[in-house]
Amino acid sequence: MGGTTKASAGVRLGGRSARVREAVLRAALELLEESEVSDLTVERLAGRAGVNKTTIYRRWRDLDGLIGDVLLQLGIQRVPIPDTGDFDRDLAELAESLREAITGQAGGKVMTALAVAATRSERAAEVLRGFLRERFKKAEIIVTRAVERGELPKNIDGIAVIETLGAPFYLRLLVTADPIDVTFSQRAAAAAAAAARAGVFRDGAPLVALS
Amino acid sequence: MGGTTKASAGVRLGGRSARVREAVLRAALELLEESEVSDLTVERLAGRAGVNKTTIYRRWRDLDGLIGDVLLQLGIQRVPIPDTGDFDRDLAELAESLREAITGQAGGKVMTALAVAATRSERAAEVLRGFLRERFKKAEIIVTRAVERGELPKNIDGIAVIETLGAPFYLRLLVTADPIDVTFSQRAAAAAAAAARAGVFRDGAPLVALS
Amino acid sequence: MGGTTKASAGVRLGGRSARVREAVLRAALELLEESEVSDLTVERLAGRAGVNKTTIYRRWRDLDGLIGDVLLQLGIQRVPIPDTGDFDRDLAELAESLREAITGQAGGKVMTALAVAATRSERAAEVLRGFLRERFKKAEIIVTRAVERGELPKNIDGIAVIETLGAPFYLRLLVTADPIDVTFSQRAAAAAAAAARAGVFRDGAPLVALS
Amino acid sequence: MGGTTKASAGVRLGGRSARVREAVLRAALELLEESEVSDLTVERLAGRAGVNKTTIYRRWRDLDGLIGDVLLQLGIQRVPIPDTGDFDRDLAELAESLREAITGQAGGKVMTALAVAATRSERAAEVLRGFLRERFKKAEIIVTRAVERGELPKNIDGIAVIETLGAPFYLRLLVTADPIDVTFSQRAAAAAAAAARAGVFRDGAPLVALS
DNA sequence: GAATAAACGAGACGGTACGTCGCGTCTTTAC
DNA sequence: GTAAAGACGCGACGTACCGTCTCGTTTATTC
Repeated sequence: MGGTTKASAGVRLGGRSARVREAVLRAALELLEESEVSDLTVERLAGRAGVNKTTIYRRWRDLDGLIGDVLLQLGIQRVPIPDTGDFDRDLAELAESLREAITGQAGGKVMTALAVAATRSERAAEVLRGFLRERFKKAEIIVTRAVERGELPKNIDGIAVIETLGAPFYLRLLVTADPIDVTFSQRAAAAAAAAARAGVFRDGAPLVALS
Repeated sequence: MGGTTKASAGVRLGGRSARVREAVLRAALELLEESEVSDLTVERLAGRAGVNKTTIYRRWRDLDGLIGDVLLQLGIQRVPIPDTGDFDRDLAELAESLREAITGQAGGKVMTALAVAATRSERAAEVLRGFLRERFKKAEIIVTRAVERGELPKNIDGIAVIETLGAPFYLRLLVTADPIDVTFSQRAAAAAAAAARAGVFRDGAPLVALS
Repeated sequence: MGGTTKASAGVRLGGRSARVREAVLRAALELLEESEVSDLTVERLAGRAGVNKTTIYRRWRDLDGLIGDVLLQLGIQRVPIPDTGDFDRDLAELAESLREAITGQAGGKVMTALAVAATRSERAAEVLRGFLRERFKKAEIIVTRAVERGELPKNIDGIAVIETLGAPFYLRLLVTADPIDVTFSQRAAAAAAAAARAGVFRDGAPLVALS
Repeated sequence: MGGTTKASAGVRLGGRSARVREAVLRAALELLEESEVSDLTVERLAGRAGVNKTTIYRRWRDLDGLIGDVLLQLGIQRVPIPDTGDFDRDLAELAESLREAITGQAGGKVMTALAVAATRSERAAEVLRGFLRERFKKAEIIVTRAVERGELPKNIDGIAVIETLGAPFYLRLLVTADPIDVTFSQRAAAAAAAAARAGVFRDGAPLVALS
């Protein structure tokens, strides 16, 4: 492995820890881009990051925690909540950026990796759920604003709208593997919008009476 | 091993092999019901089924294949495609039976296990996708009939309707872990219905123009 | 590494387990002969034996157990208890074979390795002690016979005689690292003999009164 | 390495350094007294001494060196070479103080720890051997005096006498784990004395002729 | 009903990865 | 500027699970 002996000049730029952290996260992204989700092992990761296995365990108790971090880091850079003044358009743009996030090589893989990890580790599950919850919460404002503009009925469950919009993406990502293209993305947005307009997500919406 | 159950007198249809196969599949279901998805290991499974590890590998090549079989077996018993004469009601009942399938202890776990397996094994992925595809295809007739009855516009993508209905279930199962209760299930059905009625799934439905 | 694919012809000589066991024990001896005691690691050992690390752990719970086995195997081949009819000569020959056992490359190293292991593992300690106890016990007969011949006083603690003879070897092996040559070995034998003759090891031998 | 041996009253040599040194050595003794030899790790030691790990490495390069120092410090306080005017009694008292040193909780453990360390580190081995050599050398005078008094034949190898006396202690400490009590200790002394009197350790003592 | 082929039981093995421990070095921070 | 704090590289540990292999034993089918 030969240590970090690079230090091309006398650079020595402070914060080894930060450097290591960064290197590992970047390596994780690279590995996910290049290979299968199941190929993301701690050992390979360490090798790729030029870091020792133990270091990874010291910093992130386990792989699950690390993947969570990768996701969070990815998430930070991509939270454009549209505000175009038009509900349909807002949803359409939201769907589009979700599509891009999931479609961009790493994006979907990270999500998948975390979903798999959540299967084994409660911590990973918590990170995953927290991430989604926050994302949905943030997007909820799109609905709120539409309500304020009178585009939607009041007492509407904004989170449910966003969930309806997002769900098809995750189905294709995690189960179906069908392509997630713009047409698909826009249809998901349109469906959520139509349902919202139809009042499906109102708090006391009447349901079909089952037997 | 399990009782001899060798069935009525002269039948003789495949003796031991069938018995073993059944024992293993049942054991898999039991294990999934009782414990975490990640606890379903070949060794535990063999122990539970009272069968040797090698036997499992002989029959199913690998664990992924086995899980696929478990799913298929589960699926066989539960494909009630409603035909009530009413589109909304059909979707509502479909959603309800999907809810039951996913909510019943084993159901969701099998799905999850297979989704995880699909991550590692192309074979598992193929089984998973094939299963969903078939299920969706079968349910498509609900839409077809609604179109014939004039409840829905023509040229509608039936599969997409079903996909929209089902997606939220998988989101909650695989990612969010939010409860999948009747209210949720009915809302998913209503949303799909509303979107279908609004013409979102027509073949040439106009999309919002993105920048 | 590549497995035991040797099987030069269709030989297929039964007993893989036995073969593996033998390969590992031999490899352990080789490693001890060639390198330092502290270089005997499970990983290196596995590599040398052409066996997988896991296999070693499966067979011998830990390295300590294995070293014990190595010792026992060595011990089996070297238990010549002399019976020359002469006490001094018996001890002299015993000392000589002890010298050879300890001096032969592997011999001393195995002993040392086990002594070190005994520090960490009660099991190793037990093996080590049991080995010595048995060895001493076996040699005790030399004293018994000498007593019967009238060469030594009665009521003598035979084990103590052997212990006195052996002790200097272990001191040099484990602590002092001084050479263990024939002169040394013979002096140890002579000392034990002299002390025995002087009645030091009689059951009720008078001791010097301290303070 | 070499102890600071500050000694005479007002010297005041080194303030904090000396304190740290002392704290670490004391902590090492405490740890050895309380727990197993293999539990003496640098980290635990640092924690116990209230000192940083790095500090230990700065002062002692490695753990082996430190253990050596602990031994030396222990040794300093316990070197009473008896001079009673009687050979047997001198040996008896020597044996007794050796017994006490080895039996006192820390004593044997330190010795054992160093013996283990000597296995890995040539430095530790050197310290260990040096320690023993010096101790034996110091005790040699007992023999010298006995020769001068005419109690023993001339040309006798004093060191060998002491070695013979000490060896059984180390055998029991490092290998056998049999109890080291006063009876045992006195027998060791008596054996060495008897052998010495018998002329076993004379320079040209005749040996039994081996085939 | 005996012979033969297929499936199974038992269990060791190679292999990959895991997560941990301890040593000794090196950086960063704080005094 | 020096020492404490602590992250890191490194090597090894012992474990879990995967899927393979061999050999001997049942079981089912075939003659």
